[in-house]
Amino acid sequence: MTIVQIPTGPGADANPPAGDVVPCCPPLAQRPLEAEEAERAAAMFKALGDPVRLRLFSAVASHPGGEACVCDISDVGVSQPTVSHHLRKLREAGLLTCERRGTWVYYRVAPSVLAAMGTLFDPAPTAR
Amino acid sequence: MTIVQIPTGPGADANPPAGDVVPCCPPLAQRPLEAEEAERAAAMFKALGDPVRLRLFSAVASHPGGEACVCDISDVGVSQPTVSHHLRKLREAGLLTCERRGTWVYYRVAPSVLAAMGTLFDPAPTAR
DNA sequence: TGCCTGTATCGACGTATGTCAATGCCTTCT
DNA sequence: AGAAGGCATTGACATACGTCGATACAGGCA
Repeated sequence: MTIVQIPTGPGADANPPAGDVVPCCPPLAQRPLEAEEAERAAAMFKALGDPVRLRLFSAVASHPGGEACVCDISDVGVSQPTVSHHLRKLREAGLLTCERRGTWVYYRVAPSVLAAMGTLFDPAPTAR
Repeated sequence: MTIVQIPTGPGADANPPAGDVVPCCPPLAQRPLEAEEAERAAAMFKALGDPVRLRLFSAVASHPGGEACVCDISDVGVSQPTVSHHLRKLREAGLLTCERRGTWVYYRVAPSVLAAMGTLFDPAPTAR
């Protein structure tokens, strides 16, 4: 079971960060985000900021087995190219990874993304 | 200490939802979001999907006392009208509320927004 | 080999978005 | 009352974004 890069031509980064478990940023309420941190985190929020993309992400995240074939989640009311476009955006944002197995391509939530995003909303450190 | 509507002309909704503590949607990984749920949640993610807005939100959320004057958080590298524009977007998304006290306007994170957003990233219900 | 199905890319289109300078409103101070 | 400072609104602009139809590519099957 190997990760297969979807051929996207030179310069198109699929499954990009793929890296460690760093939460990208401290919780939003801990201290004011710096410019670079905000850039990184905003890119992820932006990816979830479209209703169609959010439904696709939710469909993958909630799918039994932790992964979903594109054909399993394409009922979101837009054309097939649009679905593909949105899945690409979610990949480029580091939120999803994909793997081709035979005819089908399976998407899953990138490791620790849920946890990392969740901690961003941790409450302020006990206002004393 | 009363909530004062910033005069924004007719039809401009400041501090809109202001309502209860409903988390807007179930966790993303619990089940696929429906169209309407995705619309609501995506609006909030979209509001946080801009680096400047995210810094403003973080600045307010992390400010001692839970609130911040506009003049306290305006150092984000854009003009004053742009800051005001972004704060309005955050208000309209239901993420911030504002209150005028004398010369200054204070912003704070809308009640239970951090908790509600956080639960969206709760893990899938024990994949068995 | 050739056809069919599933998915990605390309190119084009209308609309939404982020930004600023100019301006207006509200509050306080003189 | 008049002046000054804080913040919101307006209008304009360039750019980014979501969407689609057409098309290309990859893998399985006859």
